[in-house]
Amino acid sequence: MSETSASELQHAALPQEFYLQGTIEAARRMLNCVLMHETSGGFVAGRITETEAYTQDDPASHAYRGKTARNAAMFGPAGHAYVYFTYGMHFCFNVVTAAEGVADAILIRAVEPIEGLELMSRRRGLAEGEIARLHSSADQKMRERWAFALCGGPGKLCQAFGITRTENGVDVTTPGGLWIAPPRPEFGALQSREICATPRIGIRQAAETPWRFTLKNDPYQSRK
DNA sequence: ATCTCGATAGTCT
DNA sequence: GACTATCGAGATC
Repeated sequence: MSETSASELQHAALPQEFYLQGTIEAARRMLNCVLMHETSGGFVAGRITETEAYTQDDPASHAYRGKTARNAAMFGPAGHAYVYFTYGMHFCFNVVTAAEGVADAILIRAVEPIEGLELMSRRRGLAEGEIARLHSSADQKMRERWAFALCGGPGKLCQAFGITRTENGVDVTTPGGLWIAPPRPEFGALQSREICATPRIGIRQAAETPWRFTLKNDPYQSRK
């Protein structure tokens, strides 16, 4: 497991301006940034490996048909969370982009777990024996399987990170609570990788628009 | 490896 | 009443 301490990771957060550079560009540059959540239960962190962009004029966006109680956070300021509940059991985490009143957002679909894997495992409902077995394994393939089970999808990572309705609308540009930090050198092996743009997952409208972003050959994705 | 389907509840037509 | 920015189990190839 990583030897990086929580305090080393907690020094910085992407500023609001990051989320105002343009939704597509921000979605690309959010790859390799670090998502963190500090709660009374503990600290978890993960390197962002898969994002999807949604713009207000995009038929696939929740905001396409205008503002409602559900999507109101998308119309708020950039750098705040938009968390929605779907399929009767899953939460999905987005970061709002563009100026207040413009409802663009970026969905975080997968991360590579970095810190707090035991806490993530408990939140995901893994058995204690399974956690111990995975933790003791030095095998890279086993680590990738574990990562997929914890954070290999938007619903899974929300559960692993303890992100629910409570986080809807919160500011993610300030260290502490829920926030996102710039890429870290210790995870730099992947930072210069080529970015892949592919169709977004699980939508009907605008299904061909290639606004899902991943890093070439990065194994930590929601799908191969 | 790829598929089909059920779970489950909030949201919108 | 239909649909969903999902997940996991079970069937099938």
